Amino acid sequence: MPEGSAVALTVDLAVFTIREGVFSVLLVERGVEPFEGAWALPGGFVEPSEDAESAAWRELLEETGVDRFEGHLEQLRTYSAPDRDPRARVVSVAHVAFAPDLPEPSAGSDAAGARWWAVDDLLDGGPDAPALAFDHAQILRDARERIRAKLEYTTLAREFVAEPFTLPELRRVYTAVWGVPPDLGNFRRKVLGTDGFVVPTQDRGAGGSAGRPALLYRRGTARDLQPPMLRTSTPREE
Amino acid sequence: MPEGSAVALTVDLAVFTIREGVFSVLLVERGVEPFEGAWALPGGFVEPSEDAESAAWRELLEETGVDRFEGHLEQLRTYSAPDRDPRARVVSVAHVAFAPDLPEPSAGSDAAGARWWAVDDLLDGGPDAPALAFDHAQILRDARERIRAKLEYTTLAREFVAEPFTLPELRRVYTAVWGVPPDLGNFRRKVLGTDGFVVPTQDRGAGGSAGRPALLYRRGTARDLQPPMLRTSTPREE
DNA sequence: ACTGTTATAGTCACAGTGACTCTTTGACGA
DNA sequence: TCGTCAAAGAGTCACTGTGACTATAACAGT
Repeated sequence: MPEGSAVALTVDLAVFTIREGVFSVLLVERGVEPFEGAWALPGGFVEPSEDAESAAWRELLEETGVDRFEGHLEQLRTYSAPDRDPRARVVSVAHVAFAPDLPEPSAGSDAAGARWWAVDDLLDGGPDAPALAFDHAQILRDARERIRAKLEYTTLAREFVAEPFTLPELRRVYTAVWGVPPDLGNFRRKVLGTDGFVVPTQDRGAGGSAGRPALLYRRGTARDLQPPMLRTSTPREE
Repeated sequence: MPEGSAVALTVDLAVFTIREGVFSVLLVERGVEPFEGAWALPGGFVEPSEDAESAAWRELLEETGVDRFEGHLEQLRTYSAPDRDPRARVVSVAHVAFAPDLPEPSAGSDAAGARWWAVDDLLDGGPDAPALAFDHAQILRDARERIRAKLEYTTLAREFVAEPFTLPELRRVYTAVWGVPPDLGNFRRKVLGTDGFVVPTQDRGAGGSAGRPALLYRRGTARDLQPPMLRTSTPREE
């Protein structure tokens, strides 16, 4: 095997959740060089005995306490620019993960801190948005685009809400990720009209907030939305 | 950097073209262990100075003579199972490439031979279909699925035909990849009705075959097909 | 009981498709 | 030179699903 092709292999994770209606991503504050003190996506080295996906699940567990049976994780793409890490040749297999109700994170071993950030603030230059370490801004951008697109043609939005959930809760996922709310009536028609998107339960949600309590649903088994649910061009006021 | 995370990094390519109406992929016959004598996707090690995509372009050039300004190449996904290579830890960033009219290949340095294979025969168990080395059957399956899907919602089919081309030629791309021809009239309506899919020229094709010569077109700039062009459920006889 | 708020139901015009049929145009052979 | 064949190209029609709405029902709090 040629020496020249030896690289260090890492995984990076863009872990998303929706916190109080805001599409959020988990970042850690780096406690070691390079980029010490900068914010970055969580990640780590792939061990000899595991593949990239296993490593991603392990890191996810370590960083957030999410075990592998909740939420969703998939490979995004691999970033391999020779100079993406100033120390050495490090190739990273980026993953996208998300789950409902992720807890407030605690800093891991190499991290000085960890917290949730509003994705759109980070990427579109919000007031306190820090620059991200390495090529993580690009990874995060790609990850957001992947999720936005997948909401359109899959039932992935379900993975952002805890069971049982109401349709308004599910709708808030689209609102948070897209930045615009889908039309209320059309959204209901689409979700309820797609076999296997959601499964109704007998119960209604507790009336914590004002107004009529919504029915509760569980996740169905359908994975594709055909035809897709598109972002409305002219959103109704929310 | 932990020693345990050092891996050898390769790229593998699923290079597609359409030869005489058949959706085809390039395989090489391995001339070295492991899997000596078996057929495999072309690929090779990523050099220290290049990223995975550059390595893929380089391999593509070496294997097929296609230079980087023709055709299309994109990353598929990364395969990293610890035991995917019996010798050592080898992680492969798989790519999908395709171009019109690729030449008959010649065997590279590590290959005993190289030739085009009908993709569907290979994957769906055609009579002379060999088993593929490593996890290349899985990679090829994923690559075919990626292309089939992308034909539906992008204008990627254009990259399979040389300019200038006729609409029937373009339609044959869909026929070859999907295995079923899209309806002739609806296909024309969709392609011509999508701004920037194709650009008409003044010429008509030479009437080599019987029938009315078709108009010639060039590629437009549109990249997405919205709504997508779906595979017809009940195909008309060809 | 009233009022505000939110869920749920229904309506209607329209775009785009799927499955067709019909017409045109050129090549080739008699 | 004139038919005939084959394939390109044009047009049709019913139907599905959407986008943008309006109207009604159900609960919470005062």
